[in-house]
Amino acid sequence: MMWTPIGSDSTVPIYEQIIGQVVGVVASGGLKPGELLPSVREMAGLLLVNPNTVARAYGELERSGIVESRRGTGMLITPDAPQKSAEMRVAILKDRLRPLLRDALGYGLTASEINRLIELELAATIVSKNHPKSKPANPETN
Amino acid sequence: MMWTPIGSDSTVPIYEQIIGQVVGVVASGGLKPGELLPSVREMAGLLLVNPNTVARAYGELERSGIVESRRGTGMLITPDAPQKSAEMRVAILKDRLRPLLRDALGYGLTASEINRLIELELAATIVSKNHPKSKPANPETN
DNA sequence: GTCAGTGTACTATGTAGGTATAACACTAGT
DNA sequence: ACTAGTGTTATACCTACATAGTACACTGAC
Repeated sequence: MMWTPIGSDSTVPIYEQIIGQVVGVVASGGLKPGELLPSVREMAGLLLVNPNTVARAYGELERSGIVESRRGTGMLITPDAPQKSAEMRVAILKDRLRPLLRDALGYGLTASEINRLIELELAATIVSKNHPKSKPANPETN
Repeated sequence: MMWTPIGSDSTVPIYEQIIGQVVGVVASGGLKPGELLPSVREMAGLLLVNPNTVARAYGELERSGIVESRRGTGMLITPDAPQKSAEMRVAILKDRLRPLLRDALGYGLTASEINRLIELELAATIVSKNHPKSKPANPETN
């Protein structure tokens, strides 16, 4: 329930999506310092992804100081992981947001139009999260 | 001035970025029906990109009915290109927005936090567009 | 007719991301 | 000691994307 399978509607590399999920869970208190991340193979099963891809994500999380590798035991959440994760979480979003907003402006849309579009889509995303059965007014995007 | 070179800070394929630029220019009236798109080779020079990549983008634009191929002449903007482009423009943005917003919610952020973050980043993007020389408060994102 | 400039097509090469599979080094529990 | 479960590393293979270079078919202007 804590981890959501990797979808295919994102151009973001899978290993980066995994990093994002871990950072998100840690930042929001779902995992606390001293606890262990799901093992590489277990996480691969949960996310329906190859273990190598998970290993790569874990490796980068270690280089970021979010997690510490314990051979034979698992990946340990570091003491300052919550703080670093909270920072990283907004950094990741900003990095993904920047090209999108630049393009949106390049399309000739005004800032208020862009904001309105985003708020609508955000609302739609929230309701579709609460009612996974029926998709909200989005008949055709093609 | 109408076309901006392809940057490298986007995970979106170059040919899709080109499609986006054309759609944006047409939707905002920068090019009208009956006019010609820059030639494959010329556009490649403007965007600092390989002609093959431009050709692929043009091909998909033709399949979308935005443009019509005239062998030996160029790519002609179709009569209903403005309408189709306007629709496509928001469809593209929505498709890129959806996974981002879903992830943002998954990170444990509230809708208002997300909206605030986006408005800040949007404002920053606008000023950096008007003052390309000095970058706004964004010393390090890594 | 010629020629420059169109779109189009093909082959080859390189890189990044992902999968599949296997092996290795280590730790904890029994 | 044994064993199961850790992280780690390595190889091979595949696909999408992008580049480089070349060639072909067509159009318009001269």
